[in-house]
Amino acid sequence: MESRYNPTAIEEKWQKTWAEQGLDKTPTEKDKPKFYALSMFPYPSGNLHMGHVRNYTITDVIARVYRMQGYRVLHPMGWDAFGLPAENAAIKKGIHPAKWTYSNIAQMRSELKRLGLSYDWDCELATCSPDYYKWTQWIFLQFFQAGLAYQKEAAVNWDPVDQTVLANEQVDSEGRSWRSGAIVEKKKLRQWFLKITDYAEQLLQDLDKLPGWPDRVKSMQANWIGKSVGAYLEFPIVGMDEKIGVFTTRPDTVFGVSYIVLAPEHPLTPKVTTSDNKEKIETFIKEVASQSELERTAEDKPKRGIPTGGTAINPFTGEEIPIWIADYVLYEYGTGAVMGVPAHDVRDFKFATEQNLPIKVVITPAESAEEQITEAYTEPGIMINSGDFNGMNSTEGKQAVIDYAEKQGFGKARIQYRLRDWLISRQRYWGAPIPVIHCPKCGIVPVPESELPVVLPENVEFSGRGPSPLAQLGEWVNVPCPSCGTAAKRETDTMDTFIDSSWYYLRFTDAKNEKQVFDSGKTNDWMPVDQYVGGIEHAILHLLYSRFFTKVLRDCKLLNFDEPFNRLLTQGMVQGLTYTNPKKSGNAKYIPSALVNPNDPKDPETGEPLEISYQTMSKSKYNGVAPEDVINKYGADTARMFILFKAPPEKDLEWDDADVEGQFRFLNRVWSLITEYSETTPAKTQKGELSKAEKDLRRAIHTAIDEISKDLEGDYQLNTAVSEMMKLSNALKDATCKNSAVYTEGIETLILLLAPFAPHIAEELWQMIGNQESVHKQTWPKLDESALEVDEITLVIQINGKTRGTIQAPANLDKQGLEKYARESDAAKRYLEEGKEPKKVIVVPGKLVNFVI
RNA sequence: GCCCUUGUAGCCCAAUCGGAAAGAGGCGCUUCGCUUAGAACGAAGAGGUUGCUGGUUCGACUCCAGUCAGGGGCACCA
Repeated sequence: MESRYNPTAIEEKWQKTWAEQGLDKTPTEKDKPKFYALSMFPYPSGNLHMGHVRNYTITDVIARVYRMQGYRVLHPMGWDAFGLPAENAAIKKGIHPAKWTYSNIAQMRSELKRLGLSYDWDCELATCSPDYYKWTQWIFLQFFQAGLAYQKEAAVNWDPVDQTVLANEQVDSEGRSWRSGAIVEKKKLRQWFLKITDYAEQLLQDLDKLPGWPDRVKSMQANWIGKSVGAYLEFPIVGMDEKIGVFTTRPDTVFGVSYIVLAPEHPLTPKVTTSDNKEKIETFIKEVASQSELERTAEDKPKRGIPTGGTAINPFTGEEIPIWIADYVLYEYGTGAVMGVPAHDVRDFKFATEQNLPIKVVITPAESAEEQITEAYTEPGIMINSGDFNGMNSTEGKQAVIDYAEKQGFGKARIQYRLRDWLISRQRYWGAPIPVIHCPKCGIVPVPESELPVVLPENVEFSGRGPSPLAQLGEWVNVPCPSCGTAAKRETDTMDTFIDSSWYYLRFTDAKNEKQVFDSGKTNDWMPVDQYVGGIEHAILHLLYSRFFTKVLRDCKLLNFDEPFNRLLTQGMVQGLTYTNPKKSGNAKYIPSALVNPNDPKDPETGEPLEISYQTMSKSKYNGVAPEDVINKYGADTARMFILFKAPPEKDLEWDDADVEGQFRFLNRVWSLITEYSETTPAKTQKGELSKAEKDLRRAIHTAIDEISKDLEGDYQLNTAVSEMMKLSNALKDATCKNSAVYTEGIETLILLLAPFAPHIAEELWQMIGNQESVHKQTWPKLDESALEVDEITLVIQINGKTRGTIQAPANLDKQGLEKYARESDAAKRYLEEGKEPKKVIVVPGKLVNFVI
């Protein structure tokens, strides 16, 4: 008998045994309800970090609990294996991206296995493998055939560091690349796009079908989609046949338009410009073009604009109004032109005041009707100076104006989204080639399905300069057109890696299928993912793209559901103790903890005092803790328990060695509790009535079952679940009936409850108390409601809501009985004057009786 | 500016439908036991204006309004 808890030995032993037994294989029989538990798959960067450990441990607990609760569980793992770091490694170190990637995968796979995660490794996939990207390309062709993939020339985000273009979602609000952190540049290039905007409304509406998603994520997506409801109105240009179309959310203010503003890049700009303004306008356009997006949209910047000399007509009033151009009007949004209503729009007011343009009030608050205003009035009100619409409530006026415009043929209702189409082409090597051929005669020709995959050539030079390595490979690029045989060229751009990850969760349901992208029967059976777990950083990116893919593939009749992820848990970051020297700047301010005395933190170089904080673990901050080190010292079970216990899953978690130690101590206490038990011979069956001690212990056992089961429903309060186990463990230790069958029930229950959280020690202890079959094949402990019952309750006696005493009362009394009982208490008698009835009596069964006097 | 989210003991975190005089669990701290001593282990204990103000209620950590502070998203988006 092993007397001391030795995690390394038992973890290795059980991992080996479980693998041999195929314990974690996905069940094939359909007689149980399904449960699909999924973690966001990692990029194989080299080593596992604590963020991964947290993510995968949470999902693993959920998967294991559902197995014990009688579900057939799919719990797969794979690799988001295309991407720039592999290519950068090739440039720097001369290692081929494939070699670098697969060796990282091998390393990380072995680290995952040491954590005791219950994956079915038979479903493993890597997006960089031709077996997988064949189908990525196939899906691209479905999009292409549905008219959802197209090429266009556009001003796109160019990352000067990674030497490739980026999608809008991949640039943050400061204008930086999500990956390289470089400020992106605008470049005009011909690129591939996916028409995500066709699905904008569905992507927005269907957020309501996701009650199991955090509000935060849903609101971020809704913000990103950015729906606004309004009108499209056309203003004829004086002396020309053309019209200027504008989008407005305030058609009710159209009588207050005193000018029109075009974006400088607007194609009508040169046309409306009069000859005497030509030079000034051209200079202005150049100035604006030289500014970065960031400069141009900076807040508190004066609005710059100049008149073109052109004039338009307000079709509602017949008035002639000047046409201007200004830098605050963005060509990419709406129609690239706005109507200026200074009286009722903050920006227009500022612009008109600065440029001395007329301000005409057309909406007024119900009470006062001032025509002189000092700031824009943007609230609803009563329409004035608006012809036939005068006196109308402006909210109703919106529709009335739209109806009128539609009847007259110069406008209509319109919904505008902020969301833009998804730019998916990348000028890099390590991605799935876009499977099309450019033929001088036929144009863009898709690669026939039978020729998929378009395989990445292997003998490639990585210089890091110039065009994509693929574009330099003549023998690969030059091919005959599949349609007419003319000499043609392959597309040399590869796909955004977010395409790879937009459908991997579907492939897991049929990962080895060589004939199809997946068997819809299998996929529709397992999908949607019941619980998805991953980082908040994908709130928009991956999660929005995946929702889009699901809807498109549903419309291709491959899927029969609308949303891919039923419930979403976004786990918090893992933060490490960080020492910073406030006198230093940049990365130099971070001081490695190995060089710091924790009791007196000083800069080892300068002796300056250091600041202590918790920040997300990263190499550059020297605040990381390697999972390997923790496992070597305490074992995977302790690492798992600590991570689950220290904070609720969605909150940030501060890594603290002392708390890790605390979890190790807890597992040690459980260990000694159960080794002691295993050396005794307690009663197997209960004889006769339970004693008070037995009843109390049994209540503790079933309270733990009840609480932990509730903690695992829906919102996964794994931290409190762990604390309930500690309570049960404490109750068992203090129990005075250790040779009773109830004690045996308690020991068994504790091991079963612990099994999903700390799978190795639970298995070891389960076998130690004489079981043969794996603890992970047992069913989840069943709650016996009757065990929670008590004979007597403590009843609180309140007077006017204040506690004035407590009494013991039989548990089975109804409201009237409780009140009667309470009236006879000393506390009540003291306060209730004889013969005087209280105004009101409130009885909360099981809790209190409150007399209001 | 708009939206989401969080404020409870020195620290991390609990607290069911609104129900005791706020406490499950862990860390840390204090005292005691064990020990040559320490660690480990065991036992006991201290610690609070639930960010603030007001409201609803018999009763508010919990609901409402406002406000302050932290975290996050969107933003000259017409």
